[in-house]
Amino acid sequence: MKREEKKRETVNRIIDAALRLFSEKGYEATTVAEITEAAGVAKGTFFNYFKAKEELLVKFQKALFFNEIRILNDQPGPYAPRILDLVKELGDSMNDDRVQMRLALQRFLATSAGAPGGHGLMAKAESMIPLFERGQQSGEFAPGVPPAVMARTALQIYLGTLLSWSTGDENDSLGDQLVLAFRIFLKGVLT
Amino acid sequence: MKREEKKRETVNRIIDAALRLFSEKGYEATTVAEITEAAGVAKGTFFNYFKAKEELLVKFQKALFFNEIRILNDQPGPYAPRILDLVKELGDSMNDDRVQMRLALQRFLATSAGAPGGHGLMAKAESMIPLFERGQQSGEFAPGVPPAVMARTALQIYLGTLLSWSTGDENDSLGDQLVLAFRIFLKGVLT
Amino acid sequence: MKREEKKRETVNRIIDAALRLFSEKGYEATTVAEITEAAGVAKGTFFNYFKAKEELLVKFQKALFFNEIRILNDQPGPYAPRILDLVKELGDSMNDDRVQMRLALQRFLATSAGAPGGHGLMAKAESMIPLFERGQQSGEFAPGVPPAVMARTALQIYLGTLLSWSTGDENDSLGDQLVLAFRIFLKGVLT
Amino acid sequence: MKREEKKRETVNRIIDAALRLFSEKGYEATTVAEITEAAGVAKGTFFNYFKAKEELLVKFQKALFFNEIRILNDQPGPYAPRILDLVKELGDSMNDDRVQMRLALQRFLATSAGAPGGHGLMAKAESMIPLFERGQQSGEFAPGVPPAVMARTALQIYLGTLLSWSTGDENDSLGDQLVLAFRIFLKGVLT
DNA sequence: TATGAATGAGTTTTCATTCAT
DNA sequence: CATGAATGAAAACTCATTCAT
Repeated sequence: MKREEKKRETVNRIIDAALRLFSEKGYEATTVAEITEAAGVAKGTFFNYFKAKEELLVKFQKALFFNEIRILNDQPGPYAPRILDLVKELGDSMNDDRVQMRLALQRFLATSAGAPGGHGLMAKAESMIPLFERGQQSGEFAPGVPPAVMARTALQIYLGTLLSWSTGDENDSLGDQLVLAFRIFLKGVLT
Repeated sequence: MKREEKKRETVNRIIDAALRLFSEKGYEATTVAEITEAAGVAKGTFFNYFKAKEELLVKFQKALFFNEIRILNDQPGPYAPRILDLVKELGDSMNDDRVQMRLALQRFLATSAGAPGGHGLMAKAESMIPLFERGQQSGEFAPGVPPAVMARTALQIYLGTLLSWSTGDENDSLGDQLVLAFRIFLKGVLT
Repeated sequence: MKREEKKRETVNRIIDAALRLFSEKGYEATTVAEITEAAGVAKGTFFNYFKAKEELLVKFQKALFFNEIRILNDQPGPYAPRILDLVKELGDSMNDDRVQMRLALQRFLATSAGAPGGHGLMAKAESMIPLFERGQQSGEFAPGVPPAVMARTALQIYLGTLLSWSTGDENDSLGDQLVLAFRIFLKGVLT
Repeated sequence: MKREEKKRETVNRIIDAALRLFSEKGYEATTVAEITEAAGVAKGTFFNYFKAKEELLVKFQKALFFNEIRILNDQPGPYAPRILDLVKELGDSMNDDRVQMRLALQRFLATSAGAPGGHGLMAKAESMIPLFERGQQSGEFAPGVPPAVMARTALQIYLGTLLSWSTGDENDSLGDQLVLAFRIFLKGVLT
């Protein structure tokens, strides 16, 4: 028992230190020595738990941004309250991982280029278009704005809020910030 | 004459290659050898123009995000069309620097932490609060939303659009995207 | 225990190799690769113990030449036997550091120029003048030679012996050589 | 005429700059760029006059130390005045080349080791032994000191004076310094 | 299992040298 | 000839990773 706890404790200390340093200085600029020093263990200990430095990254590569947007598509409107619920839920689920979010955004920016044939963002936006189309047809959303623009703008607001929140250091809640931003957005697109 | 031109050409080739590689793989992950190979010059040539690899970064550290937001504060309303004009202008001015924008966002994320006493983003948002306050007092903006929330949301939309645009590869215009997003935002906050 | 010993052993091997190579080829002409190869360790090991090649130099910058000449000044004559004792002692104390001496002389020559306001040598000579003055007043030293000349000549003999000894490879003793040379010197200045 | 003069002038400027820098920082630590900059010419100009940086060194490798000691051996005594004359002459002949002397000593120290089978110094000393032997037999030099010790001490005084003088910056004459030092030496070995 | 000394491939940086202008 | 931009071999230095203790 004691043994197991100690091990987990050590792993956690390493992960925490790595996460913080990665998000502060970037993955490449952070050395294993820095991580282990910050974690208070020897350099070799790192490799007892991770085969390579890169393995740590995988641990942090959750599908952090867009967990369950698709659920919105499966049901009929009205969508506005459901969107608010969703972003609130998404935000709350990520609320403890500010540094992890910053790291994820860094990695996203550092790898999004060179990916030929369109990257994840536009695909995400496109997947939301049907929702706004149906909302428009049902009279919930204003007819003047193309659904594709609505979808893309929603995505931009979402990302901008993540970015802003992840680089802040106040005790604000990501869920709340998302709700406030999306209330304005929804007022802008509702009829 | 010819000599000078060749020189400038060489520097430009190095800068272009570096900028592209930095934004694609990140600064640290890009080696000088890769840069010079991409630029079609010898490794040593790099150091004829830059004392160190890091010196290149400085070249790319323009105040890329927020050039002239403050101009909005100096004049009386209505603000909505002026905001649209401003973001259009900002977007158009940065329209040729997609990779530079991506790099700037990377650096911003990689250095925004650890900066004690609040970083630039929140300060930026706060500097816009008076504008929305006055717009609210003059009846242009809806009374239900706190000016601070409006300001922060505007910033989030702005950043989110930069992020989305900088990672895309279509021939879309940043200015146009900003205008579309801010039209929705303004509809959401106007009375 | 064993660990510590090995470590010290490694450092010593590096230092010895470096010292020898530096004194044979000069500091600049010696590469870290040569040092580590001569020491039988990997290149990286060098930098585990020294932040930079230059740091090694500091290790060798003992005040090798003139440790305690001033002790002669504090007591009354006769000085001749005390001078012999001193140079013998000085020579014996440096007897194991032939290469280090050669290196020190190299560095001295390579840095003694450009030092504005007179360098260490003349100051050293001047510090010995009072000794010869007092020796002259007490009748121990011949009156015909200015004390400043005696002091400077003593210094020259001292340096010349160091130089000659440091570049030789016989099993001769520095202390003995100094004594032999200074006996002649003293015979030349005694009344 | 003008052309020839200009060329010689350029070469001289390069040589002077190189000599000064070499003696101040050592040969290896001095770059061609530094030399040409100090000489006020372009880097390429250097290689119009010297095939390689190393070629400059050859220019400075005069047999600076011991030009004509052997002349002393060919004639009968008394030697004392002739020794004084010789060192005076030697000193005067080198009096304009303080930096060159410093450089020569540097090179001597940096190359004297590793030379198997005895280096030049001891050979030089040995070549003077017969002189002191004959001087002893003729009653000129004291019988108590072995001729080999006399020879070596003379050499040490000679070298020490060169070293001291070459690192000084006063307007003293090398010839005079040698004479003063050797007067004391001779008093120490004369009967 | 924890440690940290040793390793060496890979990176940055220097600089003598070449050569087109 | 003078120039200085370009070159690339060689040097200094970094750091993930291994492994004996």
